Amino acid sequence: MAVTLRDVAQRAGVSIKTVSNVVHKRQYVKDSTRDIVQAAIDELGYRPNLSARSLRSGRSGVIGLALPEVRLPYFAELADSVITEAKQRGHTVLIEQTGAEPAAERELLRSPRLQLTDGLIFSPLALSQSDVGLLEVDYPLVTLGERIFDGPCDHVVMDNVAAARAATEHLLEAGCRRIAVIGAHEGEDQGSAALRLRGHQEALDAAGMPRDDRLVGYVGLWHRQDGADAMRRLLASGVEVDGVFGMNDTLALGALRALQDAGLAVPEGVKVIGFDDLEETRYTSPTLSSVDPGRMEIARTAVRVLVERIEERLAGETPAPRRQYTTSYRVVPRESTAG
Amino acid sequence: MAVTLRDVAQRAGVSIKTVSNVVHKRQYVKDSTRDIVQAAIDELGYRPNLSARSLRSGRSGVIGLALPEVRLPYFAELADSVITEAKQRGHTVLIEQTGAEPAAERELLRSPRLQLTDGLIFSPLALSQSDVGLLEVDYPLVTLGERIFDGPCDHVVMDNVAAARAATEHLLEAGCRRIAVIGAHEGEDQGSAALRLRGHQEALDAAGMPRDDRLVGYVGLWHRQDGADAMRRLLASGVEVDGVFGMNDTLALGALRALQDAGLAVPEGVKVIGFDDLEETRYTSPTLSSVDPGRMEIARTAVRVLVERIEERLAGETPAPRRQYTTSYRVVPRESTAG
DNA sequence: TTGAAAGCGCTAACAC
DNA sequence: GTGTTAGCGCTTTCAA
Repeated sequence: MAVTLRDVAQRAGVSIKTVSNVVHKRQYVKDSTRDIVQAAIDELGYRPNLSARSLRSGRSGVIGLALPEVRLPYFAELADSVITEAKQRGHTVLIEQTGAEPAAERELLRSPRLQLTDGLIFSPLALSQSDVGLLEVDYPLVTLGERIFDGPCDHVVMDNVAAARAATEHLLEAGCRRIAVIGAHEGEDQGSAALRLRGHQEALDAAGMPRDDRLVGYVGLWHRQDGADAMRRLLASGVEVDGVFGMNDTLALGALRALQDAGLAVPEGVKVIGFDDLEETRYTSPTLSSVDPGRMEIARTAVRVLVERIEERLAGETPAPRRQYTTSYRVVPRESTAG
Repeated sequence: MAVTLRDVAQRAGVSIKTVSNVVHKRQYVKDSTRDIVQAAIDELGYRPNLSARSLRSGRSGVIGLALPEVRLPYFAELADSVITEAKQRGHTVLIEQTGAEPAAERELLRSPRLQLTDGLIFSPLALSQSDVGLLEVDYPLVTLGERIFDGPCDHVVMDNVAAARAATEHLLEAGCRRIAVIGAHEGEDQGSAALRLRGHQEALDAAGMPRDDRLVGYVGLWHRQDGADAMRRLLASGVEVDGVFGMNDTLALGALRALQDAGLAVPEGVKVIGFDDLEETRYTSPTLSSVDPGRMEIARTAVRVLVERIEERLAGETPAPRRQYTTSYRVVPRESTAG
């Protein structure tokens, strides 16, 4: 049924090797031979069997991308960037969702499902520093984010502390004095939540402002609902608020909604800034100030580094030392912190 | 380097076949043998080579999902549902982005990149009925959406005309008399835009309301910016509007923003309804009424049908006739059409 | 410049 | 219950 190299060779009256040479556009094929073979390929509609090629050559042209959930806008935009960048480099992307489940994240790394993948870009959300040993795998791996540092693999990360600090500084400059922060994780001292909280507090400290635990909104996840709920609890507690730093845009948008429901005007009464610079922040009402985490740069770096590792491995070279790549960020002021 | 069945067999002192039987949890293996083999598997850290399995068995356990862009919220949510459903059935998902480019969509179907995929779920946005011949492929294929009907493959679709009609009826019931529709494609008589426009017009006709072309907002794409731009043009033209049907939620949210910028109150002055029931419609201000297109049902049906086709094919059965599956929709009233 | 042939790791007849 | 073995389609030495 499927057309194989052999069929093409037979049709063209040449050997398998010659057909293979033509398919791979290698030199050392006489033009006349190439034409004949190409004609046979077209007539028969030959398409290479990638499983066979992959078995033989040890590379499939597929890279894995493991993330919590694609429907979360940040990860959707990240996945888009990774897919686009991978395509650029001749790779396709297979997506694994972990649902931010610790067990799923741990199993993922040993999953046979990744076996036809040349390498993995992994954005953990539940693993912690103590799981660093799990990252010791026998395939190229690039991790993203703030869960694990100094692992045995390349790592692409942004400076969360500095970026969060910049967000809170932006609110301070806009005149806020009672700044709530939404998205903290109770009792956690690592991961994005802890780092962004630290940046927030550094900004307060530097400005000589008191830290007030009543202004810290703790949440379980970073979805819209969590942001709205945390904001409502804060408002219900009666604490005074004139600025809100949402640790990501969905939290900030949930909080924004809760503020408006409570009859508070944004930005007149309360100013709000988020984090991620999602496309939708440009269209909400008011538009949402945010921190652009350099998503494109993260995706581009991760894919580039992974592909380099894949090629290094295939060439049998001694692996270069693992590196950490820090990408840049940028505060994007919009209406929600204006005036 | 990589541990193979042979290595495990050697270590356990049995044959390759027995190891294979254990791996596949087949019967006819003595418990004691199974234990020895399992121990060898664990010790050596054996993981099956999926390329080899795939080459041999003709199935990779991977299904392709081709869509315009995952960063568009509707497709992000669809991808999430497809991945979740596929995982349920033991498959992983490889994503191809077409960018809604006609050339990319056409090439995709013949792309060798799909070769290590067992089948494809394809959501075209640029193909049209005249491309129906391209859908004649030699692998299992399920198409989604409104671009092509009566193709040579299974097709999952919702009743766009009825759903759009329901949306406009909802506005009429809320008292709207001058209803704009945002998202039409100039000169197109097929695809979602044309079908939803027809549903909208049917609702007007049934209510004895005039069709007014000045109330039709034409756009290029269905992004937020397009919705905002179209709404601004409509308002600038001076035409009176008291209701807006956005052909999808992002268009509607863009339009919402433009209305608010123009000082019009929603829902008091103008009521707005979208289409897709994105998660974010529950958190915007005001929350956005929408039409739930049964995304989960679409994903579930598409994956189920595709997997059935894959198995049918593997079993060498005569293919059952191709079918069209129509999923259900539901109007979801929220604040933007209240009152 | 082209051909012959080995073998990547696995599955599934078919033997025993 | 378990072992032997022939390929799946391809890449790649090695020879010619």
